[in-house]
Amino acid sequence: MPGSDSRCFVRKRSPRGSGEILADEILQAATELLIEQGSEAGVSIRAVAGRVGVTPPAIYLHFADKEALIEAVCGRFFEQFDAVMVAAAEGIDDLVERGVAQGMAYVQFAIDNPVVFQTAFSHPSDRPTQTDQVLMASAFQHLGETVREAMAAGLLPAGDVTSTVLGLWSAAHGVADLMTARPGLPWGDDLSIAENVVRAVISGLSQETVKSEPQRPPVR
Amino acid sequence: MPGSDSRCFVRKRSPRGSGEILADEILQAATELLIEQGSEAGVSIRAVAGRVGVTPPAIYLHFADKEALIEAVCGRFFEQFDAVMVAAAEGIDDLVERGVAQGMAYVQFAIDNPVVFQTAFSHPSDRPTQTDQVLMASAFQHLGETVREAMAAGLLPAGDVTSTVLGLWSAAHGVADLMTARPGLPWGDDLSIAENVVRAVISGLSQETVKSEPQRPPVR
DNA sequence: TGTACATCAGTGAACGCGCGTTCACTGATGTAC
DNA sequence: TGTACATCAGTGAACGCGCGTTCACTGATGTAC
Repeated sequence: MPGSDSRCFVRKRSPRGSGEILADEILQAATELLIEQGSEAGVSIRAVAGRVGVTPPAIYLHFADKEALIEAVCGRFFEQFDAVMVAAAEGIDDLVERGVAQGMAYVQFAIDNPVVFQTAFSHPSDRPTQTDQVLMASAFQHLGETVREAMAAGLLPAGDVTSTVLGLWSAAHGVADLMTARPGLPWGDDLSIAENVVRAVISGLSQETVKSEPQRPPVR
Repeated sequence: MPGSDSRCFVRKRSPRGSGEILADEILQAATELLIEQGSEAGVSIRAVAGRVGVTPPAIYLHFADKEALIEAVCGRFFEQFDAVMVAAAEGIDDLVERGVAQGMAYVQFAIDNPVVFQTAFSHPSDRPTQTDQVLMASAFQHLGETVREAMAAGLLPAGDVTSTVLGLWSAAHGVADLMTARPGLPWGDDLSIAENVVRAVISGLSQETVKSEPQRPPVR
């Protein structure tokens, strides 16, 4: 009796070496479910399996446990996030405009994927947290290049690159997070507030010297 | 046999009119549990009751359901948050410094209460969301006064107060959220990055005119 | 001052549920001879 | 070309658990007479 089966459809068995196809489908199903349910709490192994058309134990052939599955969803999100940031910077020579473009891409991507954005950043990642820091570092690095170039060109005062990157990132992140967590606030129809903030922090930082950081070690 | 009782201790029965005392204790226990467990998922009615020294059904004498309890925890957090922001502004005449102080108080309070901060902002608040918007509006209003005064004094260009407040708020929120969600990033030992961002956005906004917002309705 | 009674804060036991995960298994696929 | 067999992706049934919530109840407290 097919009515007692929670699967949306019955999946044909995969041929031998094609385990990754199902892994991808599981990841996709989990992501969709996360978006539909609005939070991690609504994503169960059973529901994911049902959506893929497979029984729950089959999930464990591809992911160690539920935690690993959710982490993989977040990992894939961060990969896409990084790709979008890289693409946003491409072909923009003006360093200020490049920075603005990267910041706005950050905000736009968050708005396009609010639930996954919130989940990915909320997820504390109890395990040795490679996903976390490694993928952070990649987004980090692309902003870092822009900052380094801007310092070299004298557009930003020479100083600690890391601190400056964190500052720019924080500003873009703040708009992205608040807009996605509290969409009911009066943000207006466009991203003009976001752009104001991003431009303001870039222009403000360009006039500040970075304080209380080792700007340059004393010559020995 | 007291060993089979999950309560930490046995509470004496309250006298007639003193329902609010227990309500307060429940709220406090739920908050502590939230902090210890690290997320809303670790807060169960049973655990809260056990910590207060009461049986689970007693919780329902004071809160309609679990959702209402969590919402009350968040509500109390926002109240405290607001009070801290107000206190931070007190006695500072210089408007820029007052804005900086408010922004830094925001960041500091988040760092002091990372779990509740994250929970309160993540919580979508399915219900008609009074807690949400009303308490937002109060924090909003206090930053708003500073902005209005700054515009009147010519420190900020005249423009839409709401947009400017959202911009400042976003900047402080970004540092607060990223620092609490990703404490492993190289933030350094102090709040200098946070202060740089807050100062940068204030100084940056003071040189921007707010775009694409009705700056002032045409005189009729 | 003493007694009967209404109130209502809190109890004890139970409900049904959906969850993550396990384990012995099945049966189509691909391979070796 | 045909047959026996090893592989392994996926199944079916079940596990134990903790959860939110309910309901009839108890018994100390305060009040009316």
